[in-house]
Amino acid sequence: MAYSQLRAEAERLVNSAIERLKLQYVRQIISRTPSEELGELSSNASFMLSKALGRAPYEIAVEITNNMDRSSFDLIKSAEAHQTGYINFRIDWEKFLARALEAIFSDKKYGIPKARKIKVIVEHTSVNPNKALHIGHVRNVVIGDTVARIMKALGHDVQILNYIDDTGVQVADLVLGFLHLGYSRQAPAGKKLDHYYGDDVYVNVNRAYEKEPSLQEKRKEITRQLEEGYGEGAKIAEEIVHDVLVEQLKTCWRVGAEYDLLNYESQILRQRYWEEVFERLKNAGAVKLARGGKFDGCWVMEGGEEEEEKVLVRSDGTTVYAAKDIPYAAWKLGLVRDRFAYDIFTEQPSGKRLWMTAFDKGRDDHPNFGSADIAITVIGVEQTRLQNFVKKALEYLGKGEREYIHLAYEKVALSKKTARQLGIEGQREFVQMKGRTGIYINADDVFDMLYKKAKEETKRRNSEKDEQWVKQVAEAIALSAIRYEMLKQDIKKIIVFDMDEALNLEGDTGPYLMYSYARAVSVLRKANYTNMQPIKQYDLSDLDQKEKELILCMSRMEEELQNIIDTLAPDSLCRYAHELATSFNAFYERCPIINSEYRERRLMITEAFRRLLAENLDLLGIKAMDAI
RNA sequence: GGGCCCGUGGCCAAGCAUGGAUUAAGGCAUCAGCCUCCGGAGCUGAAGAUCGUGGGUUCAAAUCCCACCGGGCCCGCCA
Repeated sequence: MAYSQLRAEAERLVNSAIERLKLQYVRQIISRTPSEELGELSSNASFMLSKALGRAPYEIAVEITNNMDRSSFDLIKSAEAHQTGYINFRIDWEKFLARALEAIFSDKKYGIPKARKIKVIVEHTSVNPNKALHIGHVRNVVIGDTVARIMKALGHDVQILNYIDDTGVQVADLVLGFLHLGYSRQAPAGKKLDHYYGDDVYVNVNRAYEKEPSLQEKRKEITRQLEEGYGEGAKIAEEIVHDVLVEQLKTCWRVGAEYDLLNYESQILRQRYWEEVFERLKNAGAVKLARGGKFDGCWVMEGGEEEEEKVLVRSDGTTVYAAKDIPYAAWKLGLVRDRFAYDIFTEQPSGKRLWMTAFDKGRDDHPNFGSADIAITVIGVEQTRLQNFVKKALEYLGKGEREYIHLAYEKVALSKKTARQLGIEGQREFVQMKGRTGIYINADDVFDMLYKKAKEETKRRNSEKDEQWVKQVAEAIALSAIRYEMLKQDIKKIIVFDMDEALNLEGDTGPYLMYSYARAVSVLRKANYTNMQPIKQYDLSDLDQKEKELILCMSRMEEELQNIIDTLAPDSLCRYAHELATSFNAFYERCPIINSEYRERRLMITEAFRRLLAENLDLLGIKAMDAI
């Protein structure tokens, strides 16, 4: 809050001077200066005016600065024109510090922007229920979970969905393996069921297709059974989907994600949502029956300017993959009436119930699912074109661009080195993961290795602590490492995953944040810091540069979060949390806290930092532990 | 062929929306320092950059425009 006040004040000072000088209004940007000698904030207004007036920026800056109403300075102490043309402002630090700390301590949710409450659906994970999550899936889970956490912090009503494609060919492949190729349904001792199904059965069934193409026919028949819900195939599928989900969820929980609802594709089909939506699309003129040409007999949707039309219903009457997404999206936004029955799938570690769309009557005491104001779906960037078709179809039904958000993320690939360690030789700089061919690294394995490393480190540093404590801490550290690693990079860029780098717990990592938090807690504990007095009673003079930087950084939280919400860019959240921690560590190194004449003030700053970092860690899904 | 995205030190990467202060953040790796003092998963410093290439716009370009090069993805009556 305090930071936006600062900016607003600087902006106002410049604008009123411009008005007084009868110059034209310009859109200025208030930004931070590159170094403290220049002050803290600067305006580029004179550059903007320079072009219009045909005069040197410096001249204009001087004029503006001379015409400021100095009596209205509040948080700003001084303004001066710099040779380059910038107008630089210095902060009245005592005032600003008092104001900033008051804001932090008076607000339990400091830095969280205020928002009108809406209902938000976030769909993520949605891994085919025939295998274990690999490290690429974790990127999806963590992005989705973090977005959901941010939405919850804003006070929105958030429902987290995991879409279960239980009728697709991937499940059919497993069914075929069990029915026709003699694979056992039991995992070998010591192997997680989802690993066994994915690593062994699924991969080998796909190899078998190459040797025996006739199996394809069998797969087709099984797929039909799954879609229509009959026969032995459907029965086995229901069981294996359940069993795999149980295992997949353990992995998701381990990285800190929980859900509200598992939404089965089979139920969407059986509730005949598509039929309803299809009728409405026909009536709206969105789809038409193609006559002649290569799409003869298909129902197609117009593609737009340079886009080819898209088949939604094949000439044999079956729907394509993309068409299955439309009714689901329509349901999310309340464009079709909710007809699902719901049942409880399980209870999650936090105690929260996990619901599923039920195969039978279900129960009545379920929450109202669907009908959200906004639906955010975390899906790979490669599906952008299809998602745009979904969006387009929704527009015909009354919603679209603004309500249906495809949060597109790039893949996780394996580094050359890590691929080689797995026995995969690639010519390229990185190797794409592929479930079908067995080229991937399982999330559980990565987590286990991180856990092992974290446990060794924790043990070494805390020899007096018991095993139980060490395990708990190591688990939290592994979680922080994996989440931060998956979040810190631009969502649009491929992450080249390297096992050795991932195992590094130093530098720009999750454990660094946890360490900084524990350090602050430790200082406060050692100082016996309990409660603060009114801020007026503190000595706020002689601030060290590092104190100033930390305070300024803390005061920026709301602005940073607003930007993160507007852009749905979790990497910015990592960067801000990291900057907070870095500022604190710099302050810690330079300024004695406990044995200082400014002890009380510095403890208060430390406590403010602790609170803010805790909030940020919470958004990131990282556990703030008092000691690690 | 058409469309979208990416290209910044040895490696990873921020900045690009809204062009300016510069010496282009930060991390990994390398080298040199820092625990009589609050947690060394830390801090300080050194070294390391034609911001893919070439044009253009501008007083000013990593940032805007155009072309090209390299990499990835999408363009199925597959899912």
